[in-house]
Amino acid sequence: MKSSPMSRSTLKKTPLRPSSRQALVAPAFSPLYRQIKELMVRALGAGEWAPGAAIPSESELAVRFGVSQGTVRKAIDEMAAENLLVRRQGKGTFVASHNDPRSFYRFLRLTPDDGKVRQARSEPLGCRADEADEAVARVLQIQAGDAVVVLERLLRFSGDPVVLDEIILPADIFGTLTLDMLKHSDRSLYSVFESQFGVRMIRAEERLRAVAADARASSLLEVPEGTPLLLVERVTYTYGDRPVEWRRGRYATAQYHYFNELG
Amino acid sequence: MKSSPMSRSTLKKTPLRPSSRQALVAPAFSPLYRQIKELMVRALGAGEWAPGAAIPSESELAVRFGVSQGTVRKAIDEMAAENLLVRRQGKGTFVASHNDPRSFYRFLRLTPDDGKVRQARSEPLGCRADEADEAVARVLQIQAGDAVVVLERLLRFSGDPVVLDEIILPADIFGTLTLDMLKHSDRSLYSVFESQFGVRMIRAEERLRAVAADARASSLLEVPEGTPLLLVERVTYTYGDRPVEWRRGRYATAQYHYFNELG
DNA sequence: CAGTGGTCTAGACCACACT
DNA sequence: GTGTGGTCTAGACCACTGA
Repeated sequence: MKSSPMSRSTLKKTPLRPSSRQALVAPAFSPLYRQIKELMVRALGAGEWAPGAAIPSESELAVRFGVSQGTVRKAIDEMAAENLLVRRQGKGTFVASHNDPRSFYRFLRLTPDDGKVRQARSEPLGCRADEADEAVARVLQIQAGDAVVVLERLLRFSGDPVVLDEIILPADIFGTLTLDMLKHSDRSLYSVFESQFGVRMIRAEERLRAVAADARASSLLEVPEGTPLLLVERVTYTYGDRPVEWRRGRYATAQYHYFNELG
Repeated sequence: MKSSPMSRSTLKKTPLRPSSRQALVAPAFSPLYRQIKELMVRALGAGEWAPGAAIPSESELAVRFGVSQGTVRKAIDEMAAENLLVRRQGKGTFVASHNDPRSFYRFLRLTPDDGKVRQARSEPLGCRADEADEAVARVLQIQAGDAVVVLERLLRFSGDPVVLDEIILPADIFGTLTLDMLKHSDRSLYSVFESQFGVRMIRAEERLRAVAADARASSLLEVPEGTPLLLVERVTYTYGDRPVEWRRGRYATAQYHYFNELG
């Protein structure tokens, strides 16, 4: 069959086309590959394909969605660009996972000034139940007063304390989190979250400022009180842009810096 | 002509294929579209297409390079993703430019806490000739002792001083820069650099730390001495990954923050 | 209207990984 | 060898812009 107008209407899904023109101010025309992408993201969110596992091959998906392989490919291209999937030539396409050593500290932008790689070690300090205040509720899109879990931890690079994190998590997902689950794990937090709670962190937003070290930060990071610290507030999102973590980190930047590339 | 082995050898450029297999440890196989991209980047660097101007249409380029339109498209796709080009449906593909109001402060990540947009105004303070010390020379890939231009400027948001920048530029490009060229310009620095010196800033790397305000920063940013400030060191690159600017900015982050998205 | 980029398809072949 | 993703082509049609 040559490409013809018919091929469009023989699609199993008959995806919405902008034929009903000028619907609204924002008609939100969506090309086929983007609709396929949405279906696949939904499948990911629903857990149809587990983190680390291979998804079906491009040709299988093409059959399943009733489109050509090229269209599936474009959908996967975008998802790979967003770090939702990882392509491996000759092997297949895999669901990205924080269990993959290559992305253990994917969101950590702190780098030693001398560039030498160092072993990162997470030292959990405390884990308590609390209620969300106004600010937390707004960020996590829950109600003020809702139960949350507050986790404190220290991140060390080859022994030196460098990052003090306060991590706030909604209890409806992370309510059963305990210090013990983190104490003897040499994996990253997100790796544990993914395995134990089935929540995959997809993307994050960080807001940075400079602040003075308070008493607690000063003692834990082993710097004089008042030392300028980098305050990094992070909101982390899972599938469907749902915020599932609010993190406030204090970075000691005497021998480390926050690295960022601007494109 | 159906796609056949012949179509490969009828290419005008007969681009290098990895047929001579296993050349070295890093054979650096380069697909056609990437070779096309390299040719186009070189054309951009050589000034064949000026910033803001339209490049030839995809089909013209396909003829010129002796490849299919789809291959040119893939090359342009990558360049658009790197902000080298801007596609505009129905109009053409254009060379990205800092003169475009949409990218006036493309590399400035500072955002007001309340989210309200503010008018940014650059106030040049000084401009002097100097010699590169060891550190500057290393970053700008020039020789220690080479001539540089040092520019100081204050960035205000609706009147409030927020960023104090010290900007170091190689004199072989920017030797003729004067305060007057900046004094009465309401455009961004990079916009001036592009128009006056023909240097387009492509990408940048930033390294952030927290430091205490020294006397000068304190007086210009109108904060007490010792106030924690965000120190942002930026190296900016033009075509061919050539570093052409080293900038050291001190950001007052009482009502503003540095925003970063992690993908 | 013609010209541009944007989408979609179908098919061929290449590179890579496993068995 | 078989199956996967990766590249390249050719052609059709859609959507947008501006004359």
